[in-house]
Amino acid sequence: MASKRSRERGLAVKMRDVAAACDVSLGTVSLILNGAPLARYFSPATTERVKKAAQRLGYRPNATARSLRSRRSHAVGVMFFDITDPFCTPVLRGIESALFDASYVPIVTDARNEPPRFERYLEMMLERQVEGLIVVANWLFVDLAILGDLARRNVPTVIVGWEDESGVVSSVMVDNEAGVRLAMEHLYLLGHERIAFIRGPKSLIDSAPRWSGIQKFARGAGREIDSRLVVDLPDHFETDLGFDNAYRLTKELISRGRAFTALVAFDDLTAFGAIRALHESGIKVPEQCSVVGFDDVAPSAQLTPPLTTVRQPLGRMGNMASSIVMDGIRAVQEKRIPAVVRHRLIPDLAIRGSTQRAPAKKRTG
Amino acid sequence: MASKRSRERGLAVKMRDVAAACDVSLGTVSLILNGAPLARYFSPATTERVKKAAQRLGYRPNATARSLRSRRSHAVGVMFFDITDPFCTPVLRGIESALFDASYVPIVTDARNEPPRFERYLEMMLERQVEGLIVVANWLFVDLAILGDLARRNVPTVIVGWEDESGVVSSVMVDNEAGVRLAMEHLYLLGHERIAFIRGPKSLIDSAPRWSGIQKFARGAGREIDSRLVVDLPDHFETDLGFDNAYRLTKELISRGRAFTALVAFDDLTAFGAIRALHESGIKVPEQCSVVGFDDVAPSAQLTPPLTTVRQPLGRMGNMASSIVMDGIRAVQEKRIPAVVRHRLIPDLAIRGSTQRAPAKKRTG
DNA sequence: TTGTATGCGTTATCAA
DNA sequence: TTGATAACGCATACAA
Repeated sequence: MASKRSRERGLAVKMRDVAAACDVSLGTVSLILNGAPLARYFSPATTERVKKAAQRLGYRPNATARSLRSRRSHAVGVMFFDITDPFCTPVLRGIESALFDASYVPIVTDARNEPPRFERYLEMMLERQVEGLIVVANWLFVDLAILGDLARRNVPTVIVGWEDESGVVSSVMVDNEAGVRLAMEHLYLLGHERIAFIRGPKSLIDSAPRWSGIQKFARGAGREIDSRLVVDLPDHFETDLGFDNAYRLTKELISRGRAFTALVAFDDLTAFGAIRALHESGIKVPEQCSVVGFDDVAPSAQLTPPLTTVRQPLGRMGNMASSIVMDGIRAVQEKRIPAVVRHRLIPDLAIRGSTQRAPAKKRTG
Repeated sequence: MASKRSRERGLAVKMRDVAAACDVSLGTVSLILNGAPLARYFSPATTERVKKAAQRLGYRPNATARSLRSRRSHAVGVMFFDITDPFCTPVLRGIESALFDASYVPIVTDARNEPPRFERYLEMMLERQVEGLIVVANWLFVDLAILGDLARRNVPTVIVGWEDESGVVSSVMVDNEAGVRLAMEHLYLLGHERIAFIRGPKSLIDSAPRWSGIQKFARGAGREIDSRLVVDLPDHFETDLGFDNAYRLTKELISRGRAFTALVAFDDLTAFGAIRALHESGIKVPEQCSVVGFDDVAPSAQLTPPLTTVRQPLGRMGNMASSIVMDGIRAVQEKRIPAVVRHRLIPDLAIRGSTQRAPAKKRTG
């Protein structure tokens, strides 16, 4: 059989082959196989014949040729600033989910917090004619203006985890203030008064809003924040270091001798490091010190004790990002201007074993 | 400026435009911008002029057109059976690393352990003319024959985490037997005699080899495995359930009242569940019971106590997979038959806080 | 109801 | 040294 022979030789069968096999023209095959509107004028006989032949010959459309001709790549770029962050996987799944439904494919890249890599990848994606772009940003290492540029050049772009103040590119992010409010409220209700804080590094996007949210809420509740119970994660660009630094800082916090019955960590990884330090210093979690994190990454629930943490709807965020991009693509297609939408999702609190009622007042440090 | 106008309209500048701007022909531009061998015959003046113009106009090659013409997509498909598995991220990074160096781009897909999704994605990748394919397989949910088919059709394919017995598709995997040997040796040296085991689910690829490795090593060391200390994870297709089931099974193990001083978990997630159960039952890890895992996923080091576990060189595995595929692509390009290579990497043991010397003999359960 | 012809943006083979 | 020109595989406007 001809089909088999050509397949074995690695020569893909194309429309021309199908056309030849059915003794119809190339255009006919194209219309029929694509279910084009005009295809309904063909006789059922031809339609059948063509479809059968395509099947029999193992015809598979060449997406490259199709893209060139139709000017649609059916691909969207997905750029992670740092895919090592456990935050990313659920987001990716959310993205993939929506893209799959639309028969789009993600081109996934990982900038590793390196600006040159970011730029190179951006370039590669544009060369590949991605129809849209999703950037999962956690670090502040790059100037967003570049993306604005992009969004204006008919490549609908959305940022996950970072809100563009200039308002030219769409974004999906968690409401950090609402998140920390939940955490603080929870601790206050449990009777915690002396609360320690590990703040995020300045170069991480969420650091500032989370801290200001904490301050705002404390002020509103008429509570004081003891600055001697506040430590800062240093700037760095490696996910793993969050753990080590949190560990070190917590030790330092403890050594200050200032009592605290609860600790609010910048994120889950930080919380893990803090728990290790507390444990080593003989301070039991949660009996002597409650700990709360932020993110609810996968391992948080699997820790012993499981971590109470602010849960980001990561999958939904990814999904939304895809939807926004797909809407944008549709807009571009119809020669409309893609809308800039900014979603801020409200997180909830996963209350688990790492927090409990504050112990009777006494020193903990 | 013409360039600016066309960019704002979203009309990409192409070689033709550059050629027109320099008053040279299309071919000239192509040769020069691609640094083709023949380009060295052009006068330095022309060369400069063309390059400058391309720069000035913001020319960006259209990868789609290039692919169609050159029959090279510069893309490789990366299919995960279940990207939720923390095992995947480091592998992906390893893959990405090697691809980036070769200016290749990964098309990432997640089959979610669903055969139809797997097949659909496979189809999409082939339509997109991926030059190679990397499958990161942990579950046994699909027939590998499909991939063999592929490998023979000039799409170099490599499987990470699964060895194809029929020997038609390349693979990279960890030496499971060597891994469990390290774990067992470690425990024996620490004086553990009564060891409990949580075996992996049958549908997970690594389950069988790990268990047979344990048996082999125990036999070789003249030790007995107490079948009353062995439990099996049920089959399921969700990563999270590993934790819950391990938790439940460990409780059951404890309730059997049969003493053990160490527990070998199928993998890290399983170990997390076991630790939770032990802890809740008042059995201290590692004082009363040592626990060892397998994989060394990111959170393992951040647990308290940190998990002793067999470390898979995940990044290197991903990297290797990419290299194999790239070699294969080169082979296809040169009309050679891509070699089938099978790598089995030796893991090492990350000895951390979850294991220690066996306590003096007494009941633990 | 079906066929023909042109072009998508490149690369590559000819001539000149 | 450079310029025409023909593919690559497909979609589509226009003919027939």
